[in-house]
Amino acid sequence: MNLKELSENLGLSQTTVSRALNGYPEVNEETRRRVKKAAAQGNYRPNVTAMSLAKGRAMSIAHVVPVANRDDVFNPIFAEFIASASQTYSEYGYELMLKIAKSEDEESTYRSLAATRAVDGVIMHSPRCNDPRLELLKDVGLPFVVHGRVLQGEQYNWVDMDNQTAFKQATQLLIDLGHQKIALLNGLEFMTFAWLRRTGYCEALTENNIDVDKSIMLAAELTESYGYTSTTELLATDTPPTAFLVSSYIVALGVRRAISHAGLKIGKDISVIVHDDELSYFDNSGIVPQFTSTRSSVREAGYQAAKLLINQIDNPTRTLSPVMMDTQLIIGASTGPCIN
Amino acid sequence: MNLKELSENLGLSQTTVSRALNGYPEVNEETRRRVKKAAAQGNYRPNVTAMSLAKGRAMSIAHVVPVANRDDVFNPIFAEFIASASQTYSEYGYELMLKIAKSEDEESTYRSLAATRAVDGVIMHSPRCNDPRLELLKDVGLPFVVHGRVLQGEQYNWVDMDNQTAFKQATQLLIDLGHQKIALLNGLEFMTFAWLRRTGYCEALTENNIDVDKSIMLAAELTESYGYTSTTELLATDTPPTAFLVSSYIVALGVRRAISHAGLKIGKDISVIVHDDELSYFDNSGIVPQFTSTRSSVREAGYQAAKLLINQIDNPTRTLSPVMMDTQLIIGASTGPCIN
DNA sequence: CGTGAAATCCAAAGCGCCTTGGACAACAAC
DNA sequence: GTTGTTGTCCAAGGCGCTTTGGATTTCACG
Repeated sequence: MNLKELSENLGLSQTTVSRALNGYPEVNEETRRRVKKAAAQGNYRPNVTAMSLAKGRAMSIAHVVPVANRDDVFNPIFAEFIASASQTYSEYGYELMLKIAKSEDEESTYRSLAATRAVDGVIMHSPRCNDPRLELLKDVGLPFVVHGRVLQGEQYNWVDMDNQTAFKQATQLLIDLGHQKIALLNGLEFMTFAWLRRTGYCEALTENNIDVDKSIMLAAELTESYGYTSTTELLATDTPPTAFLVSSYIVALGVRRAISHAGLKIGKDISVIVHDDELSYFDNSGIVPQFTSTRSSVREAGYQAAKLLINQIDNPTRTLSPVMMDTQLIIGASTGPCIN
Repeated sequence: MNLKELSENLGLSQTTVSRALNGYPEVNEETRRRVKKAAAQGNYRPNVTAMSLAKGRAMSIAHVVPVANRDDVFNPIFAEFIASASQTYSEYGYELMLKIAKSEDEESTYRSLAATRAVDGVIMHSPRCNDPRLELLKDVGLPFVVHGRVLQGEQYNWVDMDNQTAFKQATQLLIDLGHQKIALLNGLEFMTFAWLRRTGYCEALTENNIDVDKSIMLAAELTESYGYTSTTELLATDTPPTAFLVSSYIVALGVRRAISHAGLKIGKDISVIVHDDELSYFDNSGIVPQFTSTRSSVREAGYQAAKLLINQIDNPTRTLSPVMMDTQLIIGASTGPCIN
């Protein structure tokens, strides 16, 4: 059932039927009722492709997630962010298109998305400190929002948390508890979030006259075994760290495993602070959460990013309103005074 | 730059330009070269919406993931499955549309997808034992593939692993190790995968004349805290289980935490077997993996499902070729003889 | 009763592509 | 020289919807 058939059945023009269904005023209310009824009965739904073509809007938004290769880690943080964004798009009549692009293909992916008019906007994931994609996206003229930030470059819309302050505060907390040797298990530091976290960590150390010790600052892809392996190694050194600051909950699970393996008690022998994105399947809530954490909801971020992008699309006048998510430092059971 | 402009620039008809670019034979090779060159220089890319409308194909596939409510757990297994499928679609020129639908909205989501011709096919997630969506999907006439299986109903294409055999074997392994009291931490058992796992588990027990004890068979959403809480409770009973069979790696992390908290050693005091989907950020490989596991790659499943669906779309003659993924029982460090 | 405004409705022209049904020229075969 | 055949190309008609620019009727008002 298409518009033509429906209008023929009703003895009306396509114009009138279209207007009736889309709420335009120049149609008699009685007629509108008739049309709506017939549409419902005939199970008529406009063909979205035709609608898109006519309106010049794809009604679709792409999330482009870079990966190193086909079997690369698909960051579960993104999954939750994207799931949340998806639900938001639905509420506003947009669809979410998911593109996983090998880094080498990413430029052509963006260009193609723009040139083929496949989407009305994109969300860029995994921004780097100095990211060429920023320039690229402005170049191709596609509305976009960055999940995170780029350090250099012009103005653009982004949704991010204050990574630097969060990790500075977390480090300060550990220092206040008497810890001097604090390991940092970070993500890859060409990515902005990791770079900023490192910066915050270093700032706190420096302000407290603690030497920055590169041998206990690690950076890698955020996996459980990274947490386990690196913690095990660090704990085996002559003067092991008494505290760990960890960039991801998943990594922290590995840290906890290593601590436990070493026969130590987390929160007692070794303190751990983790960044908690509030992933739905890792519950770190309660009056005394398992982990002391810097906490910021990635679902909320997904929601905010989606809304921001839709706004930008619907209202293309150069409005910049980046969103800084609030982040909390939550005391849990994984930290305690330094016992050395 | 659109087809019209490009053809005007070249002094050719749209027909010829279109044919030249799409590899049709009725165009002079010299002309084709000219056209391709001009297209490349002018950065011409056909508008996908127009193309879809003309060809009657959306070139897009939806993944519909049901959730209970907005903040429901977004199963990370699905994330990896979908990521893998997405890459496969790209290779075949399809796009992936992600739809997260509250259960109550799911029917209308499917109907809408079909009626608006938004996609050429769908992947259905989280099948239940007796699932009305199967009927629905046949009804709306959209090509589809199920990620998992439905127990009742007609023929359809699916990609699944042999949950029943896998869990039967795993249970048998534990029994062979001397365990008699084996707890099952399962997913919600109205879902087929969980039901079949339970069935396999029960089968093994029965065949070995071990009573099925419902007090140690749990079913819930697969979160870390579910693993922790239930294990802690079970271990605190008078005659605690000596082994745990666990439906998800994430739950197993909670189980491990509980065991460790109780001052016990995993693989020594308590045996654990987990189903391992080979999530990219949980490494359970190596000669002696951390966990003994039933292993099956969810990425591979995503790949297979995508290919199967594309085949079905491109070749709509009623071809059924469901895929049973192979599953291995891998011995790791989390199991050992019963010491009671 | 004439007139302008308001209320309703429609024909037709896009949106940008693909595809059908020729047209035309060049060439070979009879 | 006529008739096919082959190679190249084009005009025009969709795909299914939105939107522009009227046309027609109704009605209030002077």
